[in-house]
This record gives sequence, structure tokens and C-alpha cells, in this order.
Amino acid sequence: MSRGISFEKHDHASCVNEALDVADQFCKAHKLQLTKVRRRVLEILLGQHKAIGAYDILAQLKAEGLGSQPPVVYRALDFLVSHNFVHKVEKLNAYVACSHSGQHHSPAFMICRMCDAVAEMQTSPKAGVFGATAREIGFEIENAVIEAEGICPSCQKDDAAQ
Amino acid sequence: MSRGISFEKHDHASCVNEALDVADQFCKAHKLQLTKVRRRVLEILLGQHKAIGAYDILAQLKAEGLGSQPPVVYRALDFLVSHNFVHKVEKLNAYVACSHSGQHHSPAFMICRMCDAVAEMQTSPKAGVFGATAREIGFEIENAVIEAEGICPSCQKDDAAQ
DNA sequence: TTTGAAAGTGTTATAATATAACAGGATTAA
DNA sequence: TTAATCCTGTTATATTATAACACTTTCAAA
Ligand SMILES: [Zn+2]
Ligand SMILES: [Zn+2]
Ligand SMILES: [Zn+2]
Ligand SMILES: [Zn+2]
Repeated sequence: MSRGISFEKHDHASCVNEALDVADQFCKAHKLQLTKVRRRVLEILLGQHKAIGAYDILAQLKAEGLGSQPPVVYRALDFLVSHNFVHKVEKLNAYVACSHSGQHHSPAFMICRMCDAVAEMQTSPKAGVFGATAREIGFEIENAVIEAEGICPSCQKDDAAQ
Repeated sequence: MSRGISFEKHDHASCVNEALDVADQFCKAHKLQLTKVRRRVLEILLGQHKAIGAYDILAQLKAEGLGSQPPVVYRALDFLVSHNFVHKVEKLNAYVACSHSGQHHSPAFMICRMCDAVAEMQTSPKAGVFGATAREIGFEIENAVIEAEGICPSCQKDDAAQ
């Protein structure tokens, strides 16, 4: 399982650029069209390690003259989600850029309720006690939503400093 | 961890009655008002081991003359959820009666995408690999959404029978 | 047993999230 | 270059959820 990188200090500019590069290459390789709108939505989401609502994204697109109606952003999100460039955080009805773009994987999230930061990590839903119980009762897991809410390391420090 | 009882054949009438009894007793003991609307919403949810949307519940209440506007059902759901008689299934934006009423616990769900049945089981979010990783990166888990989608045993059988 | 505070309900209005449907434009592959 | 496919623009509407305020019920203190 990978680390929750978004909670750690890192070179975010190159974090964004690398992810965009990966997306460009993946789409080229798989003959997918990473169009202007789609690429821009991904870029907006990559801008922050937070989950952003569809209508907030839409507001940005609008300001940039890149489409003004809900279907525009929802279609872009559908594309990005279906190819795993972006995930939906069900608990927030909001969307977050993937930290492991292009690969099929089962994400899990840790959501800070103070600063709204979201860290993604990888899971194996069929492993562990949960998977064992599923097998035991004969339930075939196809995909899993795993989202923990709590407080991130940096907000814990801030809290303690008071 | 308890079994996914809703996927198993069981005496559902007594399953409902027991849950209502537990709720009655819990509310009495904790001086909570399990009012007509609240009790009826719980009963409707207990009727099926499925997640039901707020507006579907509202439609039933309406038909029974028990309140006709959204806030009525959302307030009842707020009460029932806050006391753990009911859980929200985030993936479905829908609500399901708890199978372990009255006790504080961390539910996890298995949702059949064919018949919509929902089975609840108990988890310890802080245990396992996920919890370990959270501790490692210093994230304090307060609560977790764990919802697996897939196919329940009975739908698998039906499928195979084709 | 009044009476006042707290909790619950009824209702109107509106916010927030998401999709259906169809016309038109761009891209791709014959 | 043409047909098929995919993408976008737009209107309209569906679905889920909450704010705000008036009124009623419940409960407990006086
Ligand atoms: Zn970054
Ligand atoms: Zn934080
Ligand atoms: Zn039952
Ligand atoms: Zn099923």
C-alpha cells in the first residue's frame, strides 16, 4: 500500500505536471481523446489534493469560457473517472484527482475534516477481514468504497499548538 | 464480525419486530422520543433489507397521511441515523435499517447490484492494513465509510442457473 | 397544575447534485 | 470525402437535501 502523499510536503508543481504527462501518454497509447475540457478539469483537480464539487469545477470552466452547463463538467468527470484519472469521493459528492493515474486500482481515501485534504492509498478489498467475511457468506466483491474521515497529521499539530 | 444476515433466509417478521422492540426500549432508556413519524420511517426501512431513498420513504408517509414534505422525512432520518437505528449508504444516497440497533458500531455494507439487497457487518476501521497505514502517516480515523458493491449469493445462483 | 423551555412538526421556498434528450461540430478511419 | 463515431452546447428536468419560520407537543420545574 502506498503512502498518503498528499499529507506530506512535496514538490506540488512537478506532482501536477507528472500526472498530466502520464494522462497525456496514457490517452495517446489507448487512443483516448484527452480534450481541452477534460484536460482542464483534470488540471483543476490536480491543483489541490482536495475533493472538489462538480459545480465548483464548472464555475472555473465558466470563468475561462470553457463550457457553462452542468453536462459539460459531468461528462468530463465521467471520462476521467472511468479511466481512473479521477475518483469520486462518495461521502462528499465531490471529485479528487488520482494519485496513481492510469493504472487500474482500488483507491481508499483519508479525508481531513478540518482542512479538507484528501489522501489516496491503494487497497485490496478482497483481502483482510472484510474480504474474508465476504467470501464466507458468498458475496462477490466487484468494487469497494473506502473512505475514512478524521484529522490529518498537520491539523493535529495545529490543534495541539493551541 | 457478524454475518451478513440479510442475505440469508430468516424469519423476517420477527427480525422486524425485534428491531422495533430494541428501538422502543433504547429510546425509553435514553429518554429519546421515538415519535410516530420516526417509528414509522424505521419500520418502513426495516421492511426490506435494502437501502431506500428519502423520497421513496416520503412517498409512503404521504400515502399514510404522516407528513408530506421533505423535511419531515429528513428529520426522522437524522434522528434515526444519529442514534444508529439507521445508516446512510453513501454510494446510493439511500438509507438502510441497522442490523445491530442501539449499539455504537462501525458498519460496513455489501450491496448487491442485481437485487439491491444490502447486508451490514461490523468492522474495526482502525484495524487491518488500512488502520496501520493511517497510523503510519499520522492520520486519526474518526469514522469510515466502507461499502462493497457486487453480487450476493442468491443472485450468483440465479445467474449460474441460466 | 400551570407554565415555560425544549423538542418536534408543518410548510414554503430554495440549494446542491445529477441526468435526459437532441442538435450540431470535430475527429477518425475507411 | 464521406460516413461513423465521438465530443460539445444547450435546454429542460430529475434527484437529493437544507434553510427558515410559524406552530404544536412534550416534559419538567415551580
Ligand atoms: Zn501534489
Ligand atoms: Zn487537515
Ligand atoms: Zn430480516
Ligand atoms: Zn442480490
